Amino acid sequence: MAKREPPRPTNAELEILRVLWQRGRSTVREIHESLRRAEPVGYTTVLKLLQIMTEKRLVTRDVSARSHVYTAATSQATMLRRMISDLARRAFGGSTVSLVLHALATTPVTSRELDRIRGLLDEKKGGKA
Amino acid sequence: MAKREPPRPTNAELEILRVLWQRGRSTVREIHESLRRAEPVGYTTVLKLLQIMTEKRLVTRDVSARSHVYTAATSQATMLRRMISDLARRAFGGSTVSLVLHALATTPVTSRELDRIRGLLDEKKGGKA
DNA sequence: TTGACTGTACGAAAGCCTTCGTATATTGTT
DNA sequence: AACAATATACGAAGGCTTTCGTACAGTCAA
Repeated sequence: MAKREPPRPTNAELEILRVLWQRGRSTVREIHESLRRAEPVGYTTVLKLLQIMTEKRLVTRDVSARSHVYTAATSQATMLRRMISDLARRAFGGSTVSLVLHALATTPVTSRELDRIRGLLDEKKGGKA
Repeated sequence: MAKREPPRPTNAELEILRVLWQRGRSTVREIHESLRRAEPVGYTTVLKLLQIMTEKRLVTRDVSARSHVYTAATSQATMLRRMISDLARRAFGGSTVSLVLHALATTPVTSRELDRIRGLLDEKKGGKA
């Protein structure tokens, strides 16, 4: 019934997803040109990755034109949530909230950032279940 | 001069690190027995991983006894901080704080957890630079 | 001393990730 | 029509991760 959710993206896949999240629907050529990496990567490498990502359902592909058009199958927010929860589980068997606490506890945070976080917390309190 | 910091641990390595963080100094046998995985893993697999992790400087090894004794080279808190910052950079080129905001924004959080986070923020405000 | 037990070392297989080269088809220009 | 440019498909190499089998050394009890 329910569609299987796609696997966590690998590093190279993540770089492509970032381009798609930023640009929206893109062709291989557009993605290839947007990818400015320390180590440049060949056109067919990007193509191959996109073919694999299509199989894994990380992206969807519109084949109606000669140049296929790719779209990220999962929104950036959803994928981030998934990856964070994945990290929390793998790294210490904990919840996302625990991970947030760990991260905050040992990271320098400016007052401005503190305020932003507080603001977010207040919103959540308002809308909580 | 400065020691190179060890690389991010792979999945199997992370499972071993979690045992070491929990138990402290341990022999291969102790680690092997503590690792209760869905798929059980052989003794020599754990041994081999620890040898590799020693090379990578993820663990240190005390060879003075016949059964070598291993210790995590990096504290859990430090490693978590590293992995979180790594994820933030890889997944959206952002800071740890941005990642925290993303995570909080889309994750259900209980009132009790909200209070814990607020408490932590207050402490940070007190001790901030 | 001999044999069972427990330990480390290490080679190698299997699988995945990433990369690219090459084959082939389509489009557009002269 | 012929050629250059541009597209997809795909095989395969090289590297890393994970797994285990096997070899070999030290320990201990009978």
